[in-house]
Amino acid sequence: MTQSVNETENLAVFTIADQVFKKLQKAIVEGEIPAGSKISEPVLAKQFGISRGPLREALSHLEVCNLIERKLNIGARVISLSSQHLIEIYQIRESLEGLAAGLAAKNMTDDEIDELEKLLQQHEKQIDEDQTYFQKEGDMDFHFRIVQGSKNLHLIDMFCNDLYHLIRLYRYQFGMVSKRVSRAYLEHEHIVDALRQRDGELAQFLMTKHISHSRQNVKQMLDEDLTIIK
Amino acid sequence: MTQSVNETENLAVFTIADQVFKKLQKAIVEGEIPAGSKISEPVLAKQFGISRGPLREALSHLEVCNLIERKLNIGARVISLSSQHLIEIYQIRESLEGLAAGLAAKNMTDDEIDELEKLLQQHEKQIDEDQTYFQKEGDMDFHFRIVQGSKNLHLIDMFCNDLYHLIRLYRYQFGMVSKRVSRAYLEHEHIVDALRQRDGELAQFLMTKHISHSRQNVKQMLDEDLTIIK
DNA sequence: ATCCTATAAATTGTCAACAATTTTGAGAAA
DNA sequence: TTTCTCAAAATTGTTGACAATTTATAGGAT
Repeated sequence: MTQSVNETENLAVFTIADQVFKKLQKAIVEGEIPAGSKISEPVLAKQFGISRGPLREALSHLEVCNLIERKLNIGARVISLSSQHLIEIYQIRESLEGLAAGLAAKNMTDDEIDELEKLLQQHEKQIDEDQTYFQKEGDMDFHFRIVQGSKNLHLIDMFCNDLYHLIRLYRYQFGMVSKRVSRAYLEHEHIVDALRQRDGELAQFLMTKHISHSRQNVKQMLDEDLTIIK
Repeated sequence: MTQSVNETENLAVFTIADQVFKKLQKAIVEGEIPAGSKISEPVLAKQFGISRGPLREALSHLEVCNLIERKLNIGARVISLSSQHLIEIYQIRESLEGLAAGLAAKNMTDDEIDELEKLLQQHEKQIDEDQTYFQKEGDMDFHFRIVQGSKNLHLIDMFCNDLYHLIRLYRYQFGMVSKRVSRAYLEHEHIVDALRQRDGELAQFLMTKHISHSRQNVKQMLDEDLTIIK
């Protein structure tokens, strides 16, 4: 989908630090580098075939994005998301994505809403075929598009650089498969309806509620897991 | 107010990159390095008496915080906040600080609320003496404390690392002196009352409204300025 | 005089080596 | 055996130099 302009000439359009940042971000989010594990600069530098300079810039960026924690003279570790932290993120999502939905009702184009509806129809099919798809990427696609639809660049930036990856990280880490797939799907439909009607207040309310339900669901599952351990 | 543990031994507790980041952050926010101006790595490195390695880490951090913009092989410039961007930030504040106030009603200690009230009383005095104080730092102090009172660490992090400094930057850049000092003060009082009553919904509502008023005020002033120019 | 070109200077991106701190591990004392 | 000490190894923080790209400048063509 993303067009690559120069395919023959491998003209560098990104700094090494940027490229490595993205690779590490993906590796951490998808659990390839396990949570809590130590990050060794010499090892990684050798692995990527680069020097430690750009690598450290990438690590610095990852730190700001809350994907790793660094201590002076000791080094970096991949974060391990606590259930407390997860709840905090969901609270923020309720607020921020509620705002996004409200703005999207005003600012999304009709075409964008059409696209969103198509996405939902795809999800509907995939739910029948494979119950797990919804959680994995489809759900986030939906939320992603609405945030983009808000047209609030700073909001989009906050979501894309921080929250989005943390949520994905959590999903990979906890490997959850929610039982509320069909209900969530319905909620998504209602949100799109509100967008169609250009009813910002309703869209905001529904989105906030929707994420609140997710949060309660997550909390319940976390609590169950904890009681099992005990 | 902040206690320095080791005063005799100047033990390094921060990396050079961190120290320089903070200095540059302050310099940019307070307009010492003007908006839109180019940032020269050799010049800054010489100025701080450091090499370009840590400096680049600091710049990388500033970029993530939206205080500078970097282009590959070209360099970094201090951002110049557009009125559009400012409105976007205010929208986010309404949402996020509303959430913060709601949480603070539950999570702030009685002592913290007392402190907040003392702060307000100080402001009341200073409004009489010096009408401008309120805008400068006092107002942000108030908002800062409520965000802290939410006890949502991720929310606090988002506010402190990003929004807080952008708001301060705007105030320095636009050098605004609002006419709604006394009204804002009243609104602050009402918010504290809601916190006292532990009424989260009310606190959230009042805070959202409060910032919405600020936004409208800001928008109006920006529009006036623009028409003058035209 | 204006515009283009080519060379020089300066700036950014990257690297490899050095300094400082932490971690490891072997040997001695209890 | 356990614990402590101290030197060796490894890791992080920092630096100065090199490579690649951009910007500035001087000279010539129109």
